[in-house]
Amino acid sequence: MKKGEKRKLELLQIAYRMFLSKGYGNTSVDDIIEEAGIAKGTYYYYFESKEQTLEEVIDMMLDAEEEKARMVVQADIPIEQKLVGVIASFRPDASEAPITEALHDTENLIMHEKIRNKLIARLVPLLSEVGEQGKAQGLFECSDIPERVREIVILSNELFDGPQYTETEIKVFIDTIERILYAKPGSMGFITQLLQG
Amino acid sequence: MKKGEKRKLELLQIAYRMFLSKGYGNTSVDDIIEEAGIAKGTYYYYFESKEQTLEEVIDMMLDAEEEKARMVVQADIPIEQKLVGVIASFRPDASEAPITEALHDTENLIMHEKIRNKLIARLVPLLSEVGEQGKAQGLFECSDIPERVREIVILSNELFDGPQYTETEIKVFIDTIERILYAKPGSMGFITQLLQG
DNA sequence: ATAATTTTCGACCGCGAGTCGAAAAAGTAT
DNA sequence: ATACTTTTTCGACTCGCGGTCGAAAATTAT
Repeated sequence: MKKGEKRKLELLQIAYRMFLSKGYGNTSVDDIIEEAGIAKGTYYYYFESKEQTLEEVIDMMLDAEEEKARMVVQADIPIEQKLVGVIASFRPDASEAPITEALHDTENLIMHEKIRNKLIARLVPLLSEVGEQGKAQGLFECSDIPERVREIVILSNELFDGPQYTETEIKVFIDTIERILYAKPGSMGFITQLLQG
Repeated sequence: MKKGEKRKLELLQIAYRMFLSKGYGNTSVDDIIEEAGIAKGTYYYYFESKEQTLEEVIDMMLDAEEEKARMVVQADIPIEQKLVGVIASFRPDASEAPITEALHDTENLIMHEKIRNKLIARLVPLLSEVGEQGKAQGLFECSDIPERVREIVILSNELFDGPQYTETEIKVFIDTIERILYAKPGSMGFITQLLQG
């Protein structure tokens, strides 16, 4: 009851590392079990399939990301900064740099897409709350906050996927956020620094 | 020099059909060659790999889509309708219904993503032209048309991916288009009918 | 100690992508 | 027609990989 969970966690961490460094498609179950020093059967005692492992690995990393996001939401900062802060907290930072690189390999489209879908599913409710707060404070003069937030999340995710985005893209994106949420023009201007720094 | 091209086209069409009906991941090269009645070696005489086949299949279907889109752009209709018409022309219609279903299978994430990327790459330049025209006519009072159009394309693609979208989503999306492009409120209202009918 | 349960093992299976050397077909030159 | 070149076809074969299975070892319960 205890040993088992530890083993599984160990496997998840190994898989996590390998998926990120070598890519999902380039990591074989044999690779994982060799690294872990266990037999094939043991692996499949803990996981239904390789894909399910990926699923759990992603959930794991998103747990960590969501933690960060929640901190931002609860922080004592202006609503606009929360909104942006949460989005930014899901940007790949230095420690996760390999993610971005590996993610653009063809072999990793699956991983990429899975992360994206799960991320949106988690982020939207969280940000909707923030959006509602902003609306209550009169910052965003519109209805249908969840739908609008969803659009913003989708865009942020897609636009800043790779490391190649121009200043114009950033500028327009900020404008778009303001426009979608009917916020005061310029109220999101500070994003620029966040995305560049 | 002639026979070869015909063969390749035949293979592409078979692959196209099978990828759509059974999904990319569930279609083996053996399936394709059996259907075509040829040997493995012959297949690999025409294609480097299965993935390259997919690539070419997608290009093929997007050629057809782009054709339709160009018609819309050149048509004698209001700019706003062109914008929306092009986006709508890339929606899966009845004849391509299997696409949508197959696309949401896990096995097809690769196909899905590849289509999406290529589609965006093709659609954005086309629509940017339309956008610039609209700007010239004073319909859209903003700069950076290409970036804005790109956001719209990304959103349309993501939002109406599956067959499950609510009226609110449509309503908000229309509003978003107008807001992103600084168009007159309500000028895109006719989209509603397009997406529902 | 014994039985029941959990965990581990690794040989084995089958599928599917891609290779290769050689044969057949088609085309060209003499 | 013939010989030579090029294009196209063939299918047996390899190899890697995901996943299975029955049985052994380790743990826990009674």
